[in-house]
Amino acid sequence: MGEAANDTVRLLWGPPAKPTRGPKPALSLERIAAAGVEVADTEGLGAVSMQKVAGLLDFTKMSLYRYVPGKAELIALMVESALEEPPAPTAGSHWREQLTAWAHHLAQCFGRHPWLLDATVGPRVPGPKELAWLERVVAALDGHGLTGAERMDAAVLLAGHVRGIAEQVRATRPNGSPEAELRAALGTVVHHHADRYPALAAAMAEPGGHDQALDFGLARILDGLAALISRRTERPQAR
Amino acid sequence: MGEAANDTVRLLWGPPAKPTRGPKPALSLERIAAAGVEVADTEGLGAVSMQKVAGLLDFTKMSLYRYVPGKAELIALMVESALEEPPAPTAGSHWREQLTAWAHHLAQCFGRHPWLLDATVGPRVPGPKELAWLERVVAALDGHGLTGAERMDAAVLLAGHVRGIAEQVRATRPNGSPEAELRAALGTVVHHHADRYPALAAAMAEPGGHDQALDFGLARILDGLAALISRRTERPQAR
DNA sequence: AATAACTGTGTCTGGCGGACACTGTTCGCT
DNA sequence: AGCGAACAGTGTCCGCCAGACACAGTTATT
Repeated sequence: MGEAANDTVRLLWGPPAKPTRGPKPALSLERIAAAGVEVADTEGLGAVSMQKVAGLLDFTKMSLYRYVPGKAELIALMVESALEEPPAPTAGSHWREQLTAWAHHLAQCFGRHPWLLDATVGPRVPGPKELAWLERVVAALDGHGLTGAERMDAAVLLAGHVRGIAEQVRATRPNGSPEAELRAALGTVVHHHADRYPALAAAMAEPGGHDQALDFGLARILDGLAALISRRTERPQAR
Repeated sequence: MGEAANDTVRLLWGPPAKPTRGPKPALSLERIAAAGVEVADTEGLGAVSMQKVAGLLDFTKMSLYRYVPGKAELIALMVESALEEPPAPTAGSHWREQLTAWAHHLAQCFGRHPWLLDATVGPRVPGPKELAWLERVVAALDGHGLTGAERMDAAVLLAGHVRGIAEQVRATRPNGSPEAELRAALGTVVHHHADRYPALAAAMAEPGGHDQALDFGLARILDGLAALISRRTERPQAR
């Protein structure tokens, strides 16, 4: 497994290609990753298998192993392929606007590729794009009196929030699909056990959809960050 | 799959047992779930298979299917088995203390069973204990001028943060294991591409470990919630 | 032209989730 | 008391999966 990390690093960060002797490769990492993304988009990450991806490209499963050391690396490539570039910082905009745009774009990305939620659990090597997203948050918070660790922590905080919301959205998404049953089942269960979950039952009984969960949490986080920043900039060395 | 949701609801919420005719069952859902938890704790969620769990109990894999409709339901049971009861609210304590304790306990839980992070992705039916955790947050925020949807959103926000931190902790945990390589690889990669990720490189170059990521994010979130609450209680109807 | 490196394929193994038929056990009913 | 239904555990089977390996065809270097 220690070698696998190096393989992944080489795939994600290494040179794009190397001219060699034998016959020219008929495939490319990009095409393979795109095929994997297509499978995952339509049938979910669980449906991504070597043979299915290979079949989509009219190749045998084993040919993929000439390009990719294993399935984990294939999924890492898929993540990098599906991730968009983080939004460029609008010149001179406030950090708050930058982070708001960042969060919305990331949420959109998760919405387009729900399987990203499954693919980005567990220890893994981040790719260039994934790191670029992180970079944007840290950069937006530069020069406001936060330490490096604090800037990183803020990034993790924001990313975690967007992730959590994306998962909630996915679990309750389409109205005609089985996921709707889960939501209905949850409602009836809570209502049926209202004695054990009084606060929950009360909260769910109130009208008003929670379509603003992303913005609600985002506003709280940014308020909290603003409070810290203003504390730091008022008394710069009062740590 | 629509039936699977009902099966899971029945397993998690239904009556504990029902006396029937045939021979007495030699197993129980509790024992099966505990065996599954043991496998997942020691070898990870990926190592949980029907035969492995059955083997741990000295049974055949097929006997498990007499108790559990499928693997998904087994994992749902494992989650409910591994989750501890949420901390009881200390009488008269501030909501902020309650939520702080809640977050720390949940983080501890994730630390004890890292596979919970893998097992709780994707749409699923929450069990009684999982719902109890949610209930605690909503209850702690009761009576402070927040709407029901806002209380739920706050719960999702907190849970997402703890989750995100738990994932980061797991990815960087033991120093002698392959995960440490990932962290080292990340460091060298960022350092090697410092031109593309200047803010990241600068932040990582600063001293100071980020062992307080949980508390940092928690403090920001609670500050943000406090600001909202004070706004609401000052002018109760100023929505 | 010869050789070495490389690509794509076919075959094989071990493990997985799960369907199904089967034997043996135990309880409720007559 | 005994019969039959319902149930527990097992063995066998299928399809799918990731991946190891040997092999044939192709191409650039020598």
